[in-house]
Amino acid sequence: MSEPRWLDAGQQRDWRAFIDGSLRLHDIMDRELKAKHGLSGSEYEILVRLSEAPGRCLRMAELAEHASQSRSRLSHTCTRLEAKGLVRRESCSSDKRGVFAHLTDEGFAVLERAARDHVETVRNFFIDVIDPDDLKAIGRAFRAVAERIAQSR
Amino acid sequence: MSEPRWLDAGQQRDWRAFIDGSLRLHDIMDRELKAKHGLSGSEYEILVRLSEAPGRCLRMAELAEHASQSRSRLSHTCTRLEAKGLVRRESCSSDKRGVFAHLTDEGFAVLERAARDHVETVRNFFIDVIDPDDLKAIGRAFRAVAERIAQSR
DNA sequence: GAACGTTGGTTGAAATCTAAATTATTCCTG
DNA sequence: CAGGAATAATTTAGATTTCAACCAACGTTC
Repeated sequence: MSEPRWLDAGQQRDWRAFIDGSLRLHDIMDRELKAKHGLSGSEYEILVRLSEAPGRCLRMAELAEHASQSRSRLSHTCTRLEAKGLVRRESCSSDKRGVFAHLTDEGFAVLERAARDHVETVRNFFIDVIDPDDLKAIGRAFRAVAERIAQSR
Repeated sequence: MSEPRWLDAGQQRDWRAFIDGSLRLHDIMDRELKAKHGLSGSEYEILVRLSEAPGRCLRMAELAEHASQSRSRLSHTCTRLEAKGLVRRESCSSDKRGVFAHLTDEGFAVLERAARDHVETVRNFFIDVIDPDDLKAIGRAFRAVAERIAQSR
């Protein structure tokens, strides 16, 4: 096997900064969400996606795709969310295999409160410490990454 | 409570792109590492940090810090790595509470192989799809984020 | 309309992660 | 130097995640 194309010092440094910084950022936000609103990161993500969907309702498979979760994981998490009364599942009449996940009113209310704190944290640890042009660069970059990943399947 | 300072459309878009892209990127790399080398992301991280330490050996607490993991998690993961023969633990003679984690020769060999594939994946899904200036911006941004998080404790 | 392969979703067990309690040692202060 | 606070690491118990197996419904083909 040929010698791999190692990263140069600068690339290495920036790549590491991203890995480390994003890990810690994720970490701190999940902790905050859990402490103040009793929601895990993935639960929050699910509520957000549902809240944005028409009728606040999505098929499980679509929801899994939007929230970047495996179907299995989504099933488990939805079971929990349903137990908390934040989500309700309902089987689809046209395709009897299908299931719709609905955001309940209580779910929406919880999400609304959580989102207020969340945006504050996002600003505090991310938006406000980053140069606006650098933020745009981040957006560009990760859209490219997501696209590359999508096309790889 | 006053109205939160919501993100504007552009910030929202870029923030989302980051969250989504980085999640999927992490995901794909962990999967790759697991499939080809039987290592989880956090195991790999530990091996990397050890390999870079003088004598390929670190105190558990330092290792936890370098690898951004809780001590508890590190303990568990090290137990597993030790069972696989990739790491060896040895108690410290000067401070008997302390424990050194050593990277074994086999651990180093496994890491070497894994790193070759890993760098290829990093290029493929990250470095090569990003404009070099945007990569620098990412480095700057996440160094700032990490610093902000560090100073918040 | 029976057989086949596919899709949508759930389930259960094993692996992993988190948080709190535990153990052992060292540091500090009077 | 006794005693309490702090530190290093592990352990335990509980929650979450993953992985593979599963079931049911759909669509196609012959």
